[in-house]
Amino acid sequence: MSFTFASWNVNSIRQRERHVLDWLDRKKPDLLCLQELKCETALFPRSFADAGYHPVVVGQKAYNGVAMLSRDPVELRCDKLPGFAHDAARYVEIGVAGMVIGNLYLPNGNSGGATGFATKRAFLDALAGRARSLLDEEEDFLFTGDFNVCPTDEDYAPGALSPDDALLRPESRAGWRRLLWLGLTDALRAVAPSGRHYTYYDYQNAAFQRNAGLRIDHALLSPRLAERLVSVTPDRDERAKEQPSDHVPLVVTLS
DNA sequence: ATGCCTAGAAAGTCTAGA
Repeated sequence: MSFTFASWNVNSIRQRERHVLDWLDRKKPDLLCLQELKCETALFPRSFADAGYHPVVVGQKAYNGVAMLSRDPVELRCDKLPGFAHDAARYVEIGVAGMVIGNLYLPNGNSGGATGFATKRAFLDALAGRARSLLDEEEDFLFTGDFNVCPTDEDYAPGALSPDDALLRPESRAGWRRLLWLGLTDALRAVAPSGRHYTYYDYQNAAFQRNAGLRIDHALLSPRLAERLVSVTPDRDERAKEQPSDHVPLVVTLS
């Protein structure tokens, strides 16, 4: 039996409610992982439950916020990232279909000066710790979401970011590589070792029309799940819609 | 020239996003 999940930073779930409902109706994934809800838990739209999805929502006012929408009932495991002290709705972890799935919204790291960037590094550190714990427990697990890291120079369009952007900084990339070195597989690069496969296009300067994108939304698979990987596709079409999110869904199918 | 969008909070235009 196959399992299809997607990660989608929706940049306000209330602004994007219709887009997400339509997308679910067309794609029918087993699980959709949402980031940047920009709303409190109590204000999360009811329509997704009405459409047959079990919602798990970790919201907050104005910023951040993550949610999971699952076809099957799920077990909530964590509503924050263990080892990450900051009080922000940036992580939710569930158990479903024999897997542990962590849905994350990593701090961007460009705002707040040195403190803001330190928060990004702290999240990456805690995520590596979480990976080690799940490996020790011999869980089949995956992390997916908006990592706010371009892993290599091939993962952003030339000129789309300044060279010292927090998405590119050596510390950000080192945090990403550490997850790979723990044995996790970058799902997109496992099926497409090279080439442009962006998941984000800035609203400004016609970035989408110029294909001036970034690859910052990812799925990292534990070893046994990597063996089940079938396909990974950024759903570019979604960015061409009226009033879209600046991110597109990243769709992953496991056998 | 971190600015040319977009969203939220809130009633000014900030902050944050990336």
